[in-house]
Amino acid sequence: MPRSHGRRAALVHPDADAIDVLDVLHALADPTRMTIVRTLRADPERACGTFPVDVAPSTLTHHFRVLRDAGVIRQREDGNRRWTTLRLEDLDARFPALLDTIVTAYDRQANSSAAG
Amino acid sequence: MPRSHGRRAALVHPDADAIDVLDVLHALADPTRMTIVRTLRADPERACGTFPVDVAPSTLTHHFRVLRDAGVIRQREDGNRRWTTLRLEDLDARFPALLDTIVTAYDRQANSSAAG
DNA sequence: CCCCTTTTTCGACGTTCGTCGTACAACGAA
DNA sequence: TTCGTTGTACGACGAACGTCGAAAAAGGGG
Repeated sequence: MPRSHGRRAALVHPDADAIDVLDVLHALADPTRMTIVRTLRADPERACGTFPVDVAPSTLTHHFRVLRDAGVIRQREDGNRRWTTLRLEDLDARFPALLDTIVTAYDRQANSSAAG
Repeated sequence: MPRSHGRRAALVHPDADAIDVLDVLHALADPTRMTIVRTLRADPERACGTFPVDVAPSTLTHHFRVLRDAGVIRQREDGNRRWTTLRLEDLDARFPALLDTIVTAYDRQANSSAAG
């Protein structure tokens, strides 16, 4: 019995109501995943291979799964590519200002480091 | 040569300017440590043994060290006890609204779970 | 001094994490 | 169909994590 469609197992995303803040914090507590999220805040939608991170493709897949399972990103398939977006509205509805505050904090830290 | 004073190795706290937001997120991404932080928001200062967590004393020591190393709490010695406080001002100066937003998100989640 | 309380240190255990290379599956184009 | 591109699945590896029990350190009180 073949899968109905989709690349492999269907992409699973938690319901907005089921997003766990501890999972979100854990997902964001990694520099590669933080870079993914910050990139997504600038560009609304990107294909997997276009993120400015320096890890192996299989590692990137792993990070996308962590973010997806935590409810931070949504991925949709389109032919050969997989497009990724931030679940900003879902996140904001459940945890107002959370993502914004965290990413802003990270940006602030990056700027203060750069400024010496 | 005995230690000058203090229980054992002196308590080390990172400078406010050196607090890393990724370390803070990691420190907060654990239910026991989140409970510690939430307890500290209600009570300004508490002794180690008085937190409503259900882990062994040595595990609690471990969690305090993670929070201390991340710059989330400050601990001071007083005779036989070790008093713990939140580094709210330092945290807020470096990452405005971060701790408050995260803890509020956690409270919100706890309430929504309780309400079913 | 001895004992009790508070908290730490150390070593151990199983689990999870971040990383990778290899193999492979799905799609588009030639 | 064959090839190249895109991205995944799987298995492996070392490191870090959360947990604990046993032992011990430091202080207070008798």
